[in-house]
Amino acid sequence: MPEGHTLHRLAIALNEAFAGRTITASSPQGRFTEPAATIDQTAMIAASAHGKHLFCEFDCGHWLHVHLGLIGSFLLSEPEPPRGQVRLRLATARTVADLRGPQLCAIKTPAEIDAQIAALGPDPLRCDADPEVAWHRIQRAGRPIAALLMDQAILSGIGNVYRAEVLFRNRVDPYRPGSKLSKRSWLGMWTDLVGLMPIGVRDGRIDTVRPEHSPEAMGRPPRQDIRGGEVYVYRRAGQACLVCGSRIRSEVLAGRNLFWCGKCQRRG
DNA sequence: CGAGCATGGTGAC
DNA sequence: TCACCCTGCTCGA
Repeated sequence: MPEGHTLHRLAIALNEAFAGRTITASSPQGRFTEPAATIDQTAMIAASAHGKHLFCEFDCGHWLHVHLGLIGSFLLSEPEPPRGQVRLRLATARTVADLRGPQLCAIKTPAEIDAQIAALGPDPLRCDADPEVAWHRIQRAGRPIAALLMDQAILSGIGNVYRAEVLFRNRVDPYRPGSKLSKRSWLGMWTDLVGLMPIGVRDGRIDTVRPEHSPEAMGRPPRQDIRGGEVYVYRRAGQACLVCGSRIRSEVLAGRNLFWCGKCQRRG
């Protein structure tokens, strides 16, 4: 679930439910009793996201820092008894937010939050993001662009789905070294992410297929799986490329399964 | 029902 | 580069 769009969407939901309100914080499962006690019965000022990191500022001067990792979730619902392993619960009389399986859940100082943000590359979902900062580092890197896109210190919020899809949509060869990537290709991918990721925030899923390749236009059945969006290459190894018909390829790159079309993606 | 895998990241070699 | 953490799903017996 969690690439950058998930965290930005979550920040919006947490603000709607809790910003300006005094919340009850608890750790039903017990793992985060101390962080919960620190913010219990204080007002949440605001939640925000930077890349895949979520930050919640509380009136007591403390910040809650959450990273969902691969399998974490932070789900809002109407009040109900906690089910399963709820590591942290934020609650008002109207709403509860249950955190499960996070990679990180900790109380931080403002200085620590600043340091975390400073360690992250520009986030295409933030209006203050500067693609030149990422370009400077990409140019000097010998690693493949598909590895650099996943490096949160170079740009933040991109995960394995957006990586594969933005490379495909811009016809970029995933193995092109950063130092040999054209600035035109980089700016094309950045601009594309700036357009695509807000759609992910809005819809809560990653859709990247252009109208001319949509199921309706191609005479394919639309995807039934609600969790996944319509994509060109992600997890489509062995299937036909929606554009040229050749077999989608798959290899592990930077520790994750990369999916791409060897015929469509030749740009540098 | 168990194994394997997943939109992520860390820490040990 | 690998083991590992954490949860929930799918797939094959």
